[in-house]
Amino acid sequence: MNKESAFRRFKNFLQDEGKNITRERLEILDGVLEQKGHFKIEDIIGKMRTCKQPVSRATVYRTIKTIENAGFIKHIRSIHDEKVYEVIKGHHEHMICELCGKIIEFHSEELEALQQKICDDHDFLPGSHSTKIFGICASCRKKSGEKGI
Amino acid sequence: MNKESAFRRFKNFLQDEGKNITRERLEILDGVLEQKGHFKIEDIIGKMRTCKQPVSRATVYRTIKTIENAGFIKHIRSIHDEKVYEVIKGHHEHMICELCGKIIEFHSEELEALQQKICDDHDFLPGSHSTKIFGICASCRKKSGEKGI
DNA sequence: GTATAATTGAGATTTAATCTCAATTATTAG
DNA sequence: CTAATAATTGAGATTAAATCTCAATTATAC
Repeated sequence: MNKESAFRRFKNFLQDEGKNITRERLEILDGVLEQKGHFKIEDIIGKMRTCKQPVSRATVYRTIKTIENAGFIKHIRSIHDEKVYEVIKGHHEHMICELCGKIIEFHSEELEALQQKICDDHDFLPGSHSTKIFGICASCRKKSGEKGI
Repeated sequence: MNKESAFRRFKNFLQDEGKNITRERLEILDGVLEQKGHFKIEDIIGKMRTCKQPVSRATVYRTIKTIENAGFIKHIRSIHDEKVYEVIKGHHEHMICELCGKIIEFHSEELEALQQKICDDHDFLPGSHSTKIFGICASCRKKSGEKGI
């Protein structure tokens, strides 16, 4: 999804919700869409504090929620239980290394199909889902191996 | 796992970690193991505040972490992003109803096997994992249907 | 039993997130 | 376009969850 259509979608979302289209909201969406990979709300607050036309902390908190509701971003919890956001691109799951904290993304159609089947069996209508696998990534295992642990 | 062996395991864990075996710690484990289903830390704090020999809030927080590290309990996040604990019995995943907040447990060996395979493919050594499926449960769908929504 | 080290509790502190409300800005009606 | 109306913003206060502090207490090792 390119930026242009993201903004169009966001404006429509705001109107559908009866919310005003404000410079601050667009600014924050812009800052969010620029993020590469995973980010924390403090990253956005920092960016918004230091740009030409600053936006306050309170507004960032309020708007991040709106952007999340609009479906542009979602959050997971890091190994330290902190909120970590990411822009939703394709759907994927997460592996989280318990040693280095690295978050690895993966996707499996097989997994999608199986979860759908399980939901059918439980008469549960699935919306979204998330799979988190905690463990130790390849590079941390290599490091441990070197140290003979 | 019966209570007796849980306490034995807990005492061993404490000793292995170089921690003392205290009345407060045992009291809290006891309170935790009595919980049916999902509970919040405030449930334990409340229980510990009103028992014969009260235990402080600070100690409950400290000890819940220890009990979680010992592998007796784990936490997930509710739809309101609150920490919800549960005693670990058999391993299972969660379906969470976005309307009523109900948490449904399920287990699938097929899912376990598939996740193991995916980890192998990514050279990732899995420890634990969790799958959360958000959606609408059967009874909420029925209610919505009645209202013609 | 005594010495040493760990733990506890009460309340202070921290941190993330939310709230308040006057000033500002967007939207709507004319 | 302009005025009236309603929503939003920002600064700082507030809240709530969790952690920290340190003197008093308790467990452990000897």
